[in-house]
Amino acid sequence: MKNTVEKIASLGANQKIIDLILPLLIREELPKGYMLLREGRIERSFFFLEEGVARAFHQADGRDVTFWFGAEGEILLSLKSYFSNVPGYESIELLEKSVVYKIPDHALQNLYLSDLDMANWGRRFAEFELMRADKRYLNQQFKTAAERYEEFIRDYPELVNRVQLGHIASYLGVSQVTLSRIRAERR
Amino acid sequence: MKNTVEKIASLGANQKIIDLILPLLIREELPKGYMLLREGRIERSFFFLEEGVARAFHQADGRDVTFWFGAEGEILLSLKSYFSNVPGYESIELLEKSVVYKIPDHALQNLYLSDLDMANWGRRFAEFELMRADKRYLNQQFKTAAERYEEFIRDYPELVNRVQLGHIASYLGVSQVTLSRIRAERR
DNA sequence: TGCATTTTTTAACAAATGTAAAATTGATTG
DNA sequence: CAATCAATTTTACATTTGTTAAAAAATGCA
Repeated sequence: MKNTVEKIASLGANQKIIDLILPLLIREELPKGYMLLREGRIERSFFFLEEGVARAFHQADGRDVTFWFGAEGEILLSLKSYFSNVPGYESIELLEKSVVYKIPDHALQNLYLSDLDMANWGRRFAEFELMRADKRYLNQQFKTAAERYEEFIRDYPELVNRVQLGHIASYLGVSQVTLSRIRAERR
Repeated sequence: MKNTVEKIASLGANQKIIDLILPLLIREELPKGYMLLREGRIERSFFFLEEGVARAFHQADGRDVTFWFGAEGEILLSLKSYFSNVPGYESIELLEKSVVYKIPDHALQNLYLSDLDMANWGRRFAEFELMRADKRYLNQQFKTAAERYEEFIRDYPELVNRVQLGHIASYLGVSQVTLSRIRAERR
């Protein structure tokens, strides 16, 4: 469970925190295409993606827009569900055969409310994701689709060949046709 | 300081937390156009906007894109600076004569590291902003500019007439000309 | 290996949005 | 109140991107 432990540690955890979290984890091996979380439900679980690739997406009027990718070491959850106990807006799909470590229900929440270091760990997790969400938004506003594609390749080099084009296109906010045109330009 | 206290309380604070935060606050009255935070600097202050309106924006190649608005009761800070101690990417400008309450340096951080309730308060703040950032991003991807404008009017009814059009346009991710066209359609 | 299915690319056209510049409206002040 | 400045709207045109459909390439499986 190397990736999971590294992720926990990267959010500023000491050994004590790792020892608090590890006993909560339940290992699950899941197939490609598995829907880990579904939008519209209250999803109370929290996952570490130990191996595999996942995308978070949202559906409306027939369209399906990916707005988040995670590879090994990422944390997967339904933000609104987990933070506010209301139905979430995102589904999370595993794009490869994956191994996850699950923390069921709100076991973490209980730790947050009783342990200072855990509360600060949870704070840092939310802060990091917030910076990431903000950066993604600014990219969307400032950069052309071609530039965003270049940055995607830089930020997620492993994913370019593991994820199908339509998902990357919707993540970048363009149609698949446009992304194909961008790739053609590069050659 | 009604708006500030309400904001603190809305993030799940009890009276103890309010009593911890209030003594840190320094009141400042600032003129329209004042730059509260500047991108590229390490900005270690944290503000409550008691009265007035502010926008966060980022500049690059001559363009200036607003990506956040705050009215009375909002918290203003440079995310990356505050969370990670590196130069931030956002500037915050006051769009009206404003009153803010400032917490200098990292006084809050110290509380986070020593008080469980404060750490959870900080966690909830980041979590709420994260949900908000995520929603903003999904709006950008899913809705037409006209729909985003309708939603803006619903979410920030007070701001429509207090903020100039160019800022709203850039917040919505369209040119000012396009926003003018959208407004013409509505009549 | 070869067939079927899925994914990606290309083409043609339509629609939406940006840019630049002019016209209009509104606000401020001497 | 007129004059000036700032903000918003409108116009004309160019460019980008989306949509739909077909072709090509890649993948999976019998």
